[in-house]
Amino acid sequence: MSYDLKNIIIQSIKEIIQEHALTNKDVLIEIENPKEPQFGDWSVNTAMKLVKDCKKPPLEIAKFLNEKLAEKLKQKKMESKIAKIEIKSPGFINIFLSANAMHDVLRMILEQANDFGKTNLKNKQRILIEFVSANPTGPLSIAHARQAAVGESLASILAFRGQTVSKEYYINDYGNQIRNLGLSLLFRYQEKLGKKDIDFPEQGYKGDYLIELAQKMIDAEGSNFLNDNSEQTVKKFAEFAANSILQGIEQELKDFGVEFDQWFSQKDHVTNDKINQVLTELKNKNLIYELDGATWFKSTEFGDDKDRVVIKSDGLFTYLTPDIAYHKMKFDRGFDKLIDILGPDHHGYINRIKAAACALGHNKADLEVLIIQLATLSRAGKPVKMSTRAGEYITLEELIEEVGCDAARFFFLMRRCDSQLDFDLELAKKHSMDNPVYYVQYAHARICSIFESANQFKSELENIEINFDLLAEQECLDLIRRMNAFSDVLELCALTLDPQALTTYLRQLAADFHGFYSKHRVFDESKGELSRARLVLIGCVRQVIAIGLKLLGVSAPDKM
RNA sequence: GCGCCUGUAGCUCAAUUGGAUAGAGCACUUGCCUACGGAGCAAGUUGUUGCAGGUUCGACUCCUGCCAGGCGCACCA
Repeated sequence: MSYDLKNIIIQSIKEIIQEHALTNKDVLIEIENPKEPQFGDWSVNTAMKLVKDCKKPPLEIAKFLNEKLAEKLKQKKMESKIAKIEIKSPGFINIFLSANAMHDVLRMILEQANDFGKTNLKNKQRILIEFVSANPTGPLSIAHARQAAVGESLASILAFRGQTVSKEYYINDYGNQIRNLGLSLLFRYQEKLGKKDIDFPEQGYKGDYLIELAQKMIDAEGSNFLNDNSEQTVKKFAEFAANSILQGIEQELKDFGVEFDQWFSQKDHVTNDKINQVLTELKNKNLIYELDGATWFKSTEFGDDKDRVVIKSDGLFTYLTPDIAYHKMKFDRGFDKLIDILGPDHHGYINRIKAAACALGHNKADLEVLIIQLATLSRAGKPVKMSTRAGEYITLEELIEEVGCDAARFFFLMRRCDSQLDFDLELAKKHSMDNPVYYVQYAHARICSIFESANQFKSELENIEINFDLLAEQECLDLIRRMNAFSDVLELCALTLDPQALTTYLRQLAADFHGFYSKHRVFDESKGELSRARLVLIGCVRQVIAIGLKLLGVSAPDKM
């Protein structure tokens, strides 16, 4: 059993418009889920959109569409799926699904199980989503944690919605900041060995983690480098520090449930050859010029507000230059679409990197840059401040330890990405109803628990035929309607590139379930047929919650 | 000064990307435990959607101008 009634309706309306030449424009046919139940299960606003082209009042158009739609649905043998269609001012066509169609939702969930809500696209896009990509100069911050939560969940959702998705961490292991890291570690090393009259490097990293690493260096190398400040030694220390820190980052992310398909090292892959190639390509397109001893890229030709330096007057590349080469390599590796997830301190960077993508012959939309706004931590009403350089922060590791992985993942996804997020550590730790994570997980656990009780009658129950007609109460219909909207919610997430709508949805679904639960007893040995039907219903709810939580990267526990 | 993001109930936030009467949770008031998990449910109160215009059948949503907050404006990365 599988059909897409919504699509059939959209197609039918398209046909009607074409057959009766209502407009020559390409009108987008939308089917919405009205908030008010009195407006039906689905609502079509096409009549209002056709007012200008038809030069008739919207109500009249709606009536016409409605008549023709009824004929179409009959032709397509779908009339049994519709209970009634109403026309409402100013021109809405409100569709009420029949009980039969509602039951089909449950049948579909039973049949598709873990694949409910999944789509199989014929023309899959190959998407590369790059996120976190924190410099290996220190542990991950809360900002990275949010980027990780969003990136991982978004990748899951896009893959579930039929795209081919690859997750990548770009390791910025080359350049000045890595040298500073080496200098910092060398300082800590010499300091620890008791060397006096040395100054902490100007741009150095102050975190305690380098003091720990210095000890490891002493354990491994003794005091060999006590008086050795050569570039070679700095490099050695830098590599050691970067590798150790990167290992730590990888572990932290793993503990957070975030894993990458590729760890792409700048040092290893974005070679000078690659960078020079891309500069030559830009030069051949006449997009490179010299000024004041530096080499510039004409990014203004593609919407940037000023041109950008790609080779400084000292002969070194700017940060942008290898990044342009990196983005070219991503496209060359066969990806149709790139998604970069960055922190808010990078929004000034979007235009220039997009300009570069355009300059290399790609569409502006082929590179999507998402800015994830900061999450500010608060504990007992007091904000917790963070700064990497000053070395005082709460790391991702500490966050996981304090509130747990599930709460952290869910909280980071509760707000829209472009909105700042207030992360209340106390709330996230609470095991109570005002903690949304527990609220949703509790619904899942509660359903599991009911099945546990019903288990002893399993064989008897399974012999009873499912009578969907018994699921006629308002609370049942609300649940079914909600589950029927699951696919739309995922579509919205994929469209907005933001999992937030899914967190909101799951909270609503959980609320619908808790409401149903307290009003209707699910399992009762004396009412076999009713128990059977209700168990099927809540089984479906459990299924949808499980899929949703999985896409968010949050566990769906059987017991809590 | 320029650019990006934000501004919705006392607080934290929704609102299916332009839909119908702007909704949840917290807080406050009141009920509900001899039934499958009370980590729960039900009911009540809460609004000039920052302000002022504009676009249209319809605006929290889009456009313009203000106001407030955050972030960014390098030959740093």
